[in-house]
Amino acid sequence: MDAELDDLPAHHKATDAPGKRQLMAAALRLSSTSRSLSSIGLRELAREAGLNPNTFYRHFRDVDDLGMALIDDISSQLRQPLRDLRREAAARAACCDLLRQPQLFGIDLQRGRRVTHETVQLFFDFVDQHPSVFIIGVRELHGSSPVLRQALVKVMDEFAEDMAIDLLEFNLLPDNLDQGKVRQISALVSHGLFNQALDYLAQPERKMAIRALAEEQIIMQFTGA
Amino acid sequence: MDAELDDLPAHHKATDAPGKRQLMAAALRLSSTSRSLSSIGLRELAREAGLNPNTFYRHFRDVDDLGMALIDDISSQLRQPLRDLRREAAARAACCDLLRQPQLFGIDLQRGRRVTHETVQLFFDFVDQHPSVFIIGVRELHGSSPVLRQALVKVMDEFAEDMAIDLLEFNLLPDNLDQGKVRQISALVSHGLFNQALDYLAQPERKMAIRALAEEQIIMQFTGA
DNA sequence: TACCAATGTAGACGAGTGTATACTTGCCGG
DNA sequence: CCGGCAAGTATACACTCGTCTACATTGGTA
Repeated sequence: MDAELDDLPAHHKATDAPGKRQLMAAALRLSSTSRSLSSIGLRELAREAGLNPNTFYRHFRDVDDLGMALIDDISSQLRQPLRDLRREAAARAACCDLLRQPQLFGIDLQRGRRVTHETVQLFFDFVDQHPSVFIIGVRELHGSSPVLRQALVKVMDEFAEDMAIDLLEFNLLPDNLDQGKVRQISALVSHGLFNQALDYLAQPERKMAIRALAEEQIIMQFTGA
Repeated sequence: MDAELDDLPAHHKATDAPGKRQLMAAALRLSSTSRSLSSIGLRELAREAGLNPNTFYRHFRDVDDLGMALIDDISSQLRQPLRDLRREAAARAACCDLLRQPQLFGIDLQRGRRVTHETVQLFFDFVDQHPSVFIIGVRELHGSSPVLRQALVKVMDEFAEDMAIDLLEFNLLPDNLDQGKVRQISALVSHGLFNQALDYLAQPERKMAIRALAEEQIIMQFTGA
């Protein structure tokens, strides 16, 4: 299959049939405003998508199958972009202080603070641009379908692993930390970020406050109380 | 209503009708093994409880109403017992080192470590004894019903507040921490504990590992990396 | 041209659902 | 003893659901 027209604006793979895309979009729409994925029926889904109920069967075996497709989609939407953003932020912060380095504890604390600030801002900008993706993601991460749960745990682990690699590469942590610890704290930080994304979307009037709080918490997780 | 026979073995209030208790128990049973509360129907519930579908209406307005009743129940099951356990653990750890105090950073680090160890052990013992309560609690905390979500957030905040008060009272933290910080870190720790309770129940073969990991994470959250 | 696979549609079946109305049963105060 | 009230039951209606079988429309390809 010579894939020559991948330049579509949508988030979905070009190879997908229009009906499949419509169904996935409808699932996102429905589950972000009301219920969990597993509680949405085929018919309701098809109705929202403006399609015949049976069209669902052409593309998915059951609701979990659609969920997996959605998660794959979500993952490819989030992982690389977020990573690019973070690396960009880290590089930007790195170039500015090649000379003056307070080095309080054997590590540049000021630089870490700036990197987390930029990362957090970019992350929540991203959340603002993909609200339903985060809503459904966090929901199903603690949801009732073991299949989706496991898949989302994997996604988050990848996210944390990317973060750990970047942390090591950019020397943002003291050297006496073994790789396991770094991975562990990365998982903690990313868990916290994703959970706060839910509050962030649920209370738009506190957006700025939540951003600041998230930043503070991350720094606290690194430096301790 | 002279309540003279509160010595019933169940977790439910003595004033509740048997049908009401059966329905709540059935909801716990159903939602812990499969779906989220909101996806359980009245009839399914009544069937599980061995009751007529319409009996539901005698006691609850809708499923959210039952959810609230369940949460009240859960809260009273968890809050005071957990608090008592923690205070007991703290007191036990305190009495043993009134004399020798390393006082590494202006605070007794060894004592904090012991208290968290005991607390974590007691917490997971508690999880083992009330599995479905934690499953449904964490599920609905990130679930789709705003009412239940909010109620559970309040429960967890109370839990975190209790913890913060105890932390201050037992002088387990340095004095230069304002009360806001203490509350914040308590919220972080309790969130982490509850989330790990889910993994703990989902993977019985890793129980010991998860206990150790939780302990490690809490200490890390206090001392930093 | 004729085939074929992929996609989407139409209608129908039985089972399950929420809810309304009406009925039975046990209990407690007067 | 009786009347009322709470708890639980029985039946029924309209609706949605998942799934099945059959049919229509495409676009490419032999």
